Amino acid sequence: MRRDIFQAVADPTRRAIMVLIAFQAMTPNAIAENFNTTRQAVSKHLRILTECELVKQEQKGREIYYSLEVEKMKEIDMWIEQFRASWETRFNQLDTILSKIKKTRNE
Amino acid sequence: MRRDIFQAVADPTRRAIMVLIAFQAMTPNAIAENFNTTRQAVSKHLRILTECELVKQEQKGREIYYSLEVEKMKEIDMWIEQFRASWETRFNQLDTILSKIKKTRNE
DNA sequence: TATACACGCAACCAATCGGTTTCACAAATT
DNA sequence: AATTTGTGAAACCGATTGGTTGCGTGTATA
Repeated sequence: MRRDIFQAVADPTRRAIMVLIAFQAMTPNAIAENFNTTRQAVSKHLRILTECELVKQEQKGREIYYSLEVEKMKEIDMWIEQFRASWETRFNQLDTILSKIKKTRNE
Repeated sequence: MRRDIFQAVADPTRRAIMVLIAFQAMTPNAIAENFNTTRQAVSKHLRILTECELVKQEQKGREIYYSLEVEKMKEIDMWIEQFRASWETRFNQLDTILSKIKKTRNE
């Protein structure tokens, strides 16, 4: 029972669900209509997403509305953050190299 | 044989390897010394990372140096990007609510 | 009250995963 | 030339995964 955000996001169906409920809460049945799987399969995905707090539930009568907990996504963003500086630096280095080449050509 | 960036990043050992070789290229043996697994296990992780182009190899004699392909990380960043606007908006909404509460208290 | 609906949960299943062990091969060292 | 070293690849194994089917429960509707 691994409840890790990265593991949760690894599945393409779960990513699609996340996008789907990002801007409007939806019931499991409504979500399932968008995929070629059963409601139970979607329900399982929702359970995983709920357990790692990427999704929140809201009961309304006999229906349960699921919506994305966008804040939680920051945790992924934070992990990538440590590399962002690196790839921006690389760009700068490339710029430096390119301008040096240009300079050499013009000499 | 699923070669998906998100699936590659899902494994904690692979994430650790990525951090390890982000700033300096390393051989499989050297990488393996940092974990409680065999070189072969690390080698398997490196294969997966290589296949989805998160890592590049450089042969030097009988040694192979692996290093992170930081540029590829942007693909994950791009997926998160679609939610970033949303969570920033939420913050703004929260700010608005908080300042309203503050205002009410002061009245 | 009986029926239909929305849902979660448990049992089961084939496929995949992360790991180990064993092997083969090429490059360095003796 | 023989040995050691660094490596990838294949065979195998138990655990996990994503999926299905069948069930029980609570809420709406007839």
